[in-house]
Amino acid sequence: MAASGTGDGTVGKALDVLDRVAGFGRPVRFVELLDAAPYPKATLYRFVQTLVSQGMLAFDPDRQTYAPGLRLVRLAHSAWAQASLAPIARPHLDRLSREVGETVHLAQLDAAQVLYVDKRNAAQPIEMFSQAGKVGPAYCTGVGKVMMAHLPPDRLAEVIDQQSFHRFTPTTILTADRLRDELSDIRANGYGFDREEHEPGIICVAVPILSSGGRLLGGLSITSSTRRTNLAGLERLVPRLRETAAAIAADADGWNFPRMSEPQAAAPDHDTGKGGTER
Amino acid sequence: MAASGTGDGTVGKALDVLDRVAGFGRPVRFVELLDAAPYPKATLYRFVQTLVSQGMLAFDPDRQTYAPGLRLVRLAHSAWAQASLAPIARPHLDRLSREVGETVHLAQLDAAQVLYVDKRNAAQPIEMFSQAGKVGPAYCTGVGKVMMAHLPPDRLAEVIDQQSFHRFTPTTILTADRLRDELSDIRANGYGFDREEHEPGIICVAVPILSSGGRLLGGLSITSSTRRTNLAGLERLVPRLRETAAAIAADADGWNFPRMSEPQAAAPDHDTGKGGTER
DNA sequence: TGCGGTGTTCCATTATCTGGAACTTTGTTT
DNA sequence: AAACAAAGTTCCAGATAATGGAACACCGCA
Repeated sequence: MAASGTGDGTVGKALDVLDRVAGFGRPVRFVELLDAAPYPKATLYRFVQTLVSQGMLAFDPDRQTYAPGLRLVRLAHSAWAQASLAPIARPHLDRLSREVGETVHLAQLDAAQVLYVDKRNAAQPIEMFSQAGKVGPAYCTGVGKVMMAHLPPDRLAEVIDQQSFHRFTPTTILTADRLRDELSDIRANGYGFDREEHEPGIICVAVPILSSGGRLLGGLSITSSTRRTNLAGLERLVPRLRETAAAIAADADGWNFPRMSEPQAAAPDHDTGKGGTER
Repeated sequence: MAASGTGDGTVGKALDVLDRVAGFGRPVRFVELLDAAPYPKATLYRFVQTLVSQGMLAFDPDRQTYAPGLRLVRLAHSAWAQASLAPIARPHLDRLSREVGETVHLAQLDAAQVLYVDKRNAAQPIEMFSQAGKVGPAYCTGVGKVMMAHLPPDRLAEVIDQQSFHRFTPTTILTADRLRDELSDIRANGYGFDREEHEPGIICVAVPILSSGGRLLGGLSITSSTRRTNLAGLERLVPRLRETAAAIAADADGWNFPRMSEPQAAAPDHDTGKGGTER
């Protein structure tokens, strides 16, 4: 056995099912899930029923398939706005991206994976979920390694434990020991590289975003290709990266969450407020 | 009591807690939740613990607050790509928006609320989660009413039951009966208006998006202001709206989900695949 | 030092989940 | 058209995990 440590009783199992559905990357039939999941038919059936009734899964009656439900989109909207650095970091990313003209990524750790919460593409400005919400491996990306390097020791041990090493390129780090070495280098420097470890020809520099208390908030990186530059070239951008990370951290520290303006009308309607022009 | 029908055992309650946290629209402390939720302290505590351990809630140790967790963003990414019309509708929205030059909304029903899954703003092209994932009331928006009007009778009854009417403007519909009348008009016409029912000066036309089997998939609308046009002006756009809705529905019908290219490396890593350039 | 509010743990009771098996429905084959 | 297989659904006694009252620990503050 390797990754996904479930644990937390019934709720944990239900969420595990949800993850599995999402993991398929396409709508799935009940049997497919049944084959893939370690639950007996009746049990899985009940989970799926519950999740559908809760809007966490959507059932397509035409095709008889299940897919992650729209309620997740609503909830993610909140998560994005509240628990991610994206809204705070936005202006800083804009500026950095304008200045360096390369692809910029803002990432945070989700479980043991890198979750990209925002991105600037130089060419086409912004896209959508297609990038925000995407996950990647932690052990072979710049942001991933830099974030791991600044984790408290106990959390780090857990996270390393959950990495499942896979050779993407000749330079991919393949053992926990090699990774630990690399991380202590990164800790010493305060920044890290991706030396074509995930995709050939693609390199990047990354720095951590740390709160004033030294807690890891996220990671910030500039990505380029070996055709356009090299590691030394990227290294020259480190000061600029650091400034941006520091600015983001400063804003995050001072973030004072305003209370809701309206006292919520009648029913427990969930809305982020702010008013808008949707119709 | 009014809205949120929980029901589904432990899992349902846990998700209810999640919703409540998201509903605050800002990080919350444990006591705040305790005051707002109908669970005893120990029970709520365990729920929160479980949700945090699952990554569905994020705990900020500095401020001792809870917020929706990043795992939701990852899951929503899947939901967005699989269960929403957004990826299919994107090119059609682009075209429609270019042609009419007004704000265009693509919405779907989530529980009894309108969930905006995509939007075109005429001025600034695309923004982010800030719009996708946003929810609004169903009974006083164009898309909301049009979608309700094309629901099967039993679902409609449920949805009407869950509306909690609130007077936003002088023209807001305030009773289930008035709403039912309006819906049968809409059913007869095949399109509906928002007559400044949600926000003064803001009007819109909306049409449903229906599958070939007649099942409701979503809603599509064009929004404008009374300063720029009037209902008659919007009505002239109905044919164009209908064409777009039909095109989206056609694409949705023929949607054949490709299987994943790679057979997934080692551990049950969840990734939508497709490969990218994140680092 | 003591106090009020907040956060955490304990544990016997009890409600809820579990899963094998039987049943129904759907669609495919001869 | 009948027979069969596979997918989907329901049932229920037993096992497990959730419940919540109460006691305990941990602040920061006066």
